[in-house]
Amino acid sequence: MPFPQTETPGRLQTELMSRGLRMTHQRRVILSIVETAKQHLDAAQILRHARRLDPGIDRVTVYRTLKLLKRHGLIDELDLMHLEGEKHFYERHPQRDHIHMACLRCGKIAEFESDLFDRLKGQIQRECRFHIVVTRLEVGGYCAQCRTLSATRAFPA
Amino acid sequence: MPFPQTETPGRLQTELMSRGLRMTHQRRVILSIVETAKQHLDAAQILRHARRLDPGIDRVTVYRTLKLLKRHGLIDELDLMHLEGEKHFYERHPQRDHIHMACLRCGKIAEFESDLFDRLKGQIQRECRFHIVVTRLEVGGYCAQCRTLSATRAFPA
DNA sequence: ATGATTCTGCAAATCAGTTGCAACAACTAA
DNA sequence: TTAGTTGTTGCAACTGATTTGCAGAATCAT
Repeated sequence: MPFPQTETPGRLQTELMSRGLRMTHQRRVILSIVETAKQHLDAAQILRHARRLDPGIDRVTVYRTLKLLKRHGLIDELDLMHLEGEKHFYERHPQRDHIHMACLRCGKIAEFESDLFDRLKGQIQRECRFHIVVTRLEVGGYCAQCRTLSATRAFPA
Repeated sequence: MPFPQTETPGRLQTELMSRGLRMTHQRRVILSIVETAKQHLDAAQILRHARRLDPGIDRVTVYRTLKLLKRHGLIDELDLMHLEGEKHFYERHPQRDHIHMACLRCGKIAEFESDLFDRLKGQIQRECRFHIVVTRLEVGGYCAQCRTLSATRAFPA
């Protein structure tokens, strides 16, 4: 049974298999979704997408697979400042860490890479003698558009 | 009825009152606990401490008060890398933001202030035209002690 | 193919946090 | 001081996200 998204194994799949884990049908589906996601997805969204490819997939399998991927450092878990409740979002672990900016007004999420951030991580490792495995830098505030909107609405002259 | 911890109003209490909010008995108790906490507490711990001063205080009141304080920017909510499940921890909003380092092995939380972090925030505000309200930088990894322990345990020569 | 072992789906449970609502307490103004 | 308005509390029940126990099913090495 061919699954379009799974024809090309993809990095996540390759990684998992190289670690000696069983490559099941449902894992292939979930991996392909996370791998090709255009935005940050939460568990429920991933489940919904997964069911389109395999209606039998269970919620629990999605949770277990995400936990597995996280444990192996293949995906990162984001809170996105809990803008939409307590759900978690996921993205493939990037080569270079980035910052997530969450607009408190429109909810838009932007990403930003920065040398300063890289240097900050280096400083932490050196000065605190702390070996960094994962980082999560999220900032909440107002994006460019909402800033100007808020200025006219919330702070009248 | 005198409540030792509440004799001196404390910054949080002063702040809340200056914003015209009602200073109830149970709020005073909760504020005093958050204010004088030596470590990061979660809602359940805060409730437990609060009940020692006023056994009648309800869980819900703790949650509502924390939400109120957060909304007013008086406390910060931390995830501490979800080392102990999905609970949230709280601390008084500091004058200067700091980084939280969570050891994945011993669970210890360390804090760190850094110029680079301050500069990074400045860069975000300028280059992304993003007005920062809150930041949350958490890193997970291995602290100095656990680093050496892991070296002898997990990475044998 | 076979079998040891790992995964899956189901159902039920857990855990943190929230909501509706009636009783109650703060602050205001008289 | 009292009375009243309005915000706050406690209770109970609920929600939403995630987890657990377990029997049956699928994977992979042989």
